[in-house]
Amino acid sequence: MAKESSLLETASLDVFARECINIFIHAAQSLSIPRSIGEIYGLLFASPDPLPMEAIVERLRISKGSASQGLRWLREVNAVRAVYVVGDRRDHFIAETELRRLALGYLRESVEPQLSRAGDYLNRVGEAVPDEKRSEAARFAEVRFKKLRRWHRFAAQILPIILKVSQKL
Amino acid sequence: MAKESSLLETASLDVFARECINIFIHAAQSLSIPRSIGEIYGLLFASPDPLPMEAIVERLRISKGSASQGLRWLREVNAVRAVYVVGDRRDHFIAETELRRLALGYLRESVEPQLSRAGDYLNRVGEAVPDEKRSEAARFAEVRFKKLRRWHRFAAQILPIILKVSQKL
DNA sequence: CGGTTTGTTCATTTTTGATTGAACATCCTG
DNA sequence: CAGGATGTTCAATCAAAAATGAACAAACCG
Repeated sequence: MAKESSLLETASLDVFARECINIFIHAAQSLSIPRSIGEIYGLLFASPDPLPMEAIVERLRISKGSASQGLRWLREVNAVRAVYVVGDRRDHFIAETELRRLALGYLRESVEPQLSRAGDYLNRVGEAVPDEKRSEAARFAEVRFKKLRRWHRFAAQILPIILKVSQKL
Repeated sequence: MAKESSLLETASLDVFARECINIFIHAAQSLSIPRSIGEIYGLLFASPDPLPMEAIVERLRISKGSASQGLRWLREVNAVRAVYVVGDRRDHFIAETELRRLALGYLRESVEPQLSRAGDYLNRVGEAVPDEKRSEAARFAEVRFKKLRRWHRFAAQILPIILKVSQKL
């Protein structure tokens, strides 16, 4: 059980870490990501060295379950990476801070699936447009459907653009 | 009480309307906007003519309260507009379908405030960076703080760009 | 192996957020 | 201005999502 570096540092969080956590709690809220995930990322962002799950649980006072699930999600979107630490078989985590990677992961995991599902729903709308080209209603539906399709295409195109721009950071 | 145009059309929703509502229910979920707001917008989007609140309540089977609050929000972000209909003193609503306006309203009402609050939190982080330029920890905190500031600036700049691009639609 | 450490899963609880509906304003209109 | 129509507010209810923690699995090590 030779893993606690110091009794002092175990429980407490310095001001800088606290303020970073605060930032990412709010950022998470904006993106409607669970608060606990924001906390975890904030802690790792503020930490100069990799932290094992245990440290996260202790410092943030969250449950093992939350930490485990939160870390899993963060790894899935590439916001967090596990690194090897000599003499310790636990996983240790660090925050990924390259904006492009973060954006990429989030888009891939969270928005792309939705966009693709939207495509399916869009087809259903298309099939619901009445055939009779004469009727006022059918004409209107057709116009609206085309508008939806344009929006969808726009959304699909804007993502790569954002990534491109975020590259510069 | 001469406002119901037909008993038939009062209660039911045609396929096209239903599919549009479906689309916007899911779009709302993506943006973490309440489902009922998506429903309302979807209904109006699918409707060739302006609808009074009563029609929305009936067709979507939602409460007056939801409809009222939903419509208020939609008006605040300029996603919906009230138009005058002769011989009826009720407000009648139509969907705004210009993407630029929609995006503008949403950004102004929902993301801009968050971005500005983030600015405040960011300053707190800045004040939490230790002064001692010698210490490893202080140096690290400084680097991270700068990164946060860059991200914030980036977010603030990307919004106008998106609006610019959405103009083309 | 047997015991220990590490991490995950998932049924339950807690928290948060959305929806309802009844009470309350406001505004027409005869 | 009385009476109905229209719309808003808000306390109470309901539903969805997040957090918990105990039970479980896997990996490691002597």
